[in-house]
Amino acid sequence: MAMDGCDHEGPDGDDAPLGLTKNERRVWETMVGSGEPMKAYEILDALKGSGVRAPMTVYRALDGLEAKGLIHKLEGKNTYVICNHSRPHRLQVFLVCDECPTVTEIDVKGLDTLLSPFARDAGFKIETARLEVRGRCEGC
Amino acid sequence: MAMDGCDHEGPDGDDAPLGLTKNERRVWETMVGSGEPMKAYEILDALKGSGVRAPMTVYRALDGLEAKGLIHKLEGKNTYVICNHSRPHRLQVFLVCDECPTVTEIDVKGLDTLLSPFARDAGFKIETARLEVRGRCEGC
DNA sequence: AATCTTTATAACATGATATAACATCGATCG
DNA sequence: CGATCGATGTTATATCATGTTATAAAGATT
Repeated sequence: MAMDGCDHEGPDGDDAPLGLTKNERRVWETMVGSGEPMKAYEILDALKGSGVRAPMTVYRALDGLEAKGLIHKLEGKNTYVICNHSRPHRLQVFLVCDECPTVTEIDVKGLDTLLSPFARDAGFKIETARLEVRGRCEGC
Repeated sequence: MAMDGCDHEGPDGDDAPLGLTKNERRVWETMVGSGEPMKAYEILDALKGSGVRAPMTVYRALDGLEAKGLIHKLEGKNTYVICNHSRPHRLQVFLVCDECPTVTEIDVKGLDTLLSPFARDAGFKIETARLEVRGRCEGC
């Protein structure tokens, strides 16, 4: 319950969220416009025309967006994706296609419940979790 | 260091990154495809078509895979074998401490079963999956 | 022993990803 | 005012994976 904020109301509209800094908004809009997971340096390239010149600018914005729960990082591919859920959640599940750039975030009900006892047995206190599933998506 | 049992304790103290690099993945898939122990230069030959040209590339990937507990070297024959690939696909679960470098791999029974229907509903065919749980380990 | 083949590393260069360190700017508040 | 704070800009560098060339080390063969 605490870990499960996956409402799945679909893409919550494309209007930029409030409370973003200038650079966060630029990065967020770039990512939304792309529609696919993006690498930090791809975002940087896309923003070169808007006067963004340094990696730092992008990474800081990505940090901010992630802290606000608006994006997630996919460690497996070093890419960043828009989070299409309506409020921050600590448990994320991604279906990552090996054949194409498609990444789908899904809600796996019961994952928290399944996981908790194993973590407890190991004396581990869960803060967040991210499950990256790799394989082939529907279209591939 | 354990000789030949599949201990599967996560990398301890040595902070090997989780997940596979591109070359590790290529080597891993070659070995899975073969189904038999392979020699380094056999793997190299098999990957010549994918643009792998140098022994170093293979040996580095083998080192990485071994550090992650995914393969073992058979010293007697200078061959490398997949470790613990009994399941059709592999689900790894890591408990990653945010306070210290400790990473523990655990076995979450039922994860596969829980996950499969969700993937099937999305038309997704699972190959591998990796769950990174972040939080505080027992000692922290 | 000398040589050849197979197995494995050393050493260096490049590219991709990410951060450190410090300077600047603008707003807000006492 | 000036002090402080968050955001931004700027430069330099760290880190990780890979590519590339050459060579070391170990066994087998002659």
